[in-house]
Amino acid sequence: MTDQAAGPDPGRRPTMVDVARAAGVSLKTVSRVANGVPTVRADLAERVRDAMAELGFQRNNVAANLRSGRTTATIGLIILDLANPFYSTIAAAAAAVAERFDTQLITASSGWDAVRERELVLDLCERRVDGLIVAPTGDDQSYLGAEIARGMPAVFIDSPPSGCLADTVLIDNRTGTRDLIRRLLAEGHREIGVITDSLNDFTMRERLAGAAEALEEAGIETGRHFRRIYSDRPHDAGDAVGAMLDSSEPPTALFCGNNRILLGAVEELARRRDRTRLAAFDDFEFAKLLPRPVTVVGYDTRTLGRLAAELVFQRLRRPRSAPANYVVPTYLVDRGMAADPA
Amino acid sequence: MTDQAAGPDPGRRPTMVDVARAAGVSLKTVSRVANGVPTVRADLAERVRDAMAELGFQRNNVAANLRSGRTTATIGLIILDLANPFYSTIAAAAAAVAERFDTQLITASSGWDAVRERELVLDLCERRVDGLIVAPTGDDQSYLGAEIARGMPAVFIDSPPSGCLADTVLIDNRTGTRDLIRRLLAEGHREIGVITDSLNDFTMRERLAGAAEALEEAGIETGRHFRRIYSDRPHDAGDAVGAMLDSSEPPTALFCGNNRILLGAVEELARRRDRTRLAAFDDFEFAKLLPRPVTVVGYDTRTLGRLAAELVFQRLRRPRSAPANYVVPTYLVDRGMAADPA
DNA sequence: TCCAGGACAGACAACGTTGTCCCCAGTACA
DNA sequence: TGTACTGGGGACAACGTTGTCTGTCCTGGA
Repeated sequence: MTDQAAGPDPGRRPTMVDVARAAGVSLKTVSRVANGVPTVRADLAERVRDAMAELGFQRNNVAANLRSGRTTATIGLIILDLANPFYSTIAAAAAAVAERFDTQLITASSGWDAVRERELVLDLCERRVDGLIVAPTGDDQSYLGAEIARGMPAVFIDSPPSGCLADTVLIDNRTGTRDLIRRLLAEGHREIGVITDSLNDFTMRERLAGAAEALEEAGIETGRHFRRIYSDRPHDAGDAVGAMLDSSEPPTALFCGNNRILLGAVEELARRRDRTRLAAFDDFEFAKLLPRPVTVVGYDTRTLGRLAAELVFQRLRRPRSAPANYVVPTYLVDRGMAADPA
Repeated sequence: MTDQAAGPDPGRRPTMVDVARAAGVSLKTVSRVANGVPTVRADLAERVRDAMAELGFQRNNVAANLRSGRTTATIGLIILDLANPFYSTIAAAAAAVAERFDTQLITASSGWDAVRERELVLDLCERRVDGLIVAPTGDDQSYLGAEIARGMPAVFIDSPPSGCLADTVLIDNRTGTRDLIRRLLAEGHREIGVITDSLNDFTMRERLAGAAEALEEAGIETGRHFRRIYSDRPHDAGDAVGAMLDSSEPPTALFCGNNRILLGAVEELARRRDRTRLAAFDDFEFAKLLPRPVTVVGYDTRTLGRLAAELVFQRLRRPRSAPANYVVPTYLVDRGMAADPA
């Protein structure tokens, strides 16, 4: 039982027409009050505001937007998996920027499915979002070319697009990995295992390339201890580690291409009580609690999300500027704890 | 330089009127084709589709929605912090349900700010989202009463609302904590430290209440080793742990109210090489890598998000059913590794 | 007293789409 | 041949708001 002041129809939302009728003014005056236009006589404005409160009026922004044109105050963010902290951090940072522009974020996960990625982009375009941030998974983003030509701000993150030109914000995967492998080499390691997952992924290809650069510099045969796994389950990474350690010439150091691989490696090494030197791409909050020392490549994920969102709003202001390509720097950081008292 | 087939105005998006003109049919026929109405002659439909492709037509769903009424195929999710894995997992699970209904999620973080929470809710209502999922932070959600009365599906997660009646999906904080403390008691611990953060938080109050229940059952003075910290920085939790351990009667077991507190406690204990028994609310992926054994209260965050979203769509179908109150069960799980070889 | 000009309210059209209705052609049947 | 029916296309209004323009009232100066 609602005790609302009875409007014309309890289920229906009141419109400006209802407010105008209740306040005894014209529709347009209600619109003026709702938009804070100053040239409304104080007593009328007062009556309108009272009527609004009485009826519980809320402007329909869908309609307002349709009439007044160009902005829905919404930007679309398409990522691979929102449950992954890497992407959720990006989303949070982008949302923080959007908040400054009174804009909301529609976030959708493509789940590594190129068809879905495309569907999501087109859906968001039909919703007339003001801009798009896309972490691409497919190797063809040409479907966005027409949108971009029409002025839709589009920013690609983590991987560059194929088949269209757009702003990008990438992580310096190659340099980060190269520096990390150099560190291992400087420590005297010569047999360095490298574990990646699918090389369909731009970022993983770049990391592998960075590792190869460092190894070649040192005159070490590339690919000697290279293992690729085909899932993102840490357990499979553990198996790969086990196979390497059981080989006739086991590596003395291991580079894990991402933090899920690291997770599997740590577990496997702990199981074996093996002290092989560990290093990995990706820093994460709990890394400092790992039971063994690990050197990781860190980078500021928030910066990535922030830059991407700022690029969207920048392009919204100046649509026809040349594409910008930002690279988020990486750094090395030592994590983990000594496993046993020194 | 675009090589698009020139429309009337390169910047403007083509509308159904443009398509109709290009295809030599009426606007309404274009609408019919766009909506897959079967009673369109095949050759006309073909011409319309060709014209659409030619012009790169994309329906404006904002306008379609305004005319045809009730659904924006969007639901709003208001959480405390998207960067927190707890909430991003919920968001991902809710989005997965939404996907089944061809609906997108607008996700916004209130950042523990009750004013912003309210602003966000009202903003989303003005955007005419089809439903809301809210993790409340303030202690007054009465502003949503009018919306709910008008038929807006609203589901509260993690904490119940105050001042209005709505569906809820909560975690069984109390039972989970009680069972965990019982476990510690069964192990023989009598001096059990309890560390929480702000008790303004419903969940933390419930966890504390669960701990108190278990202690009272065992005839142990409640609050003897209770410490409250006032930030979510793990470092402060570490300080609290240090203070307890340095007291004249240090606890032999510690319960951490959430995983951030646990993080601080683990660091502090590792620093001191202290073997105090650890337990905590919240499981998380890397918990298994903690350098010491920890028993945690786990629960399925995905279930929480899934149930919340399903409730929204359920209520969308049957608006006037009684509020549902779901409780996600908890379970105990042992995590972490032995710190040193046995 | 008259007129110019400013302040402000309201009528009307428009945004891009869909719902409703009507009309026309074609067909079947008496 | 006339009527009833049906399939299908189009004209028009409508969704709820804002942009544009017009009209009215009031004030002040000559």
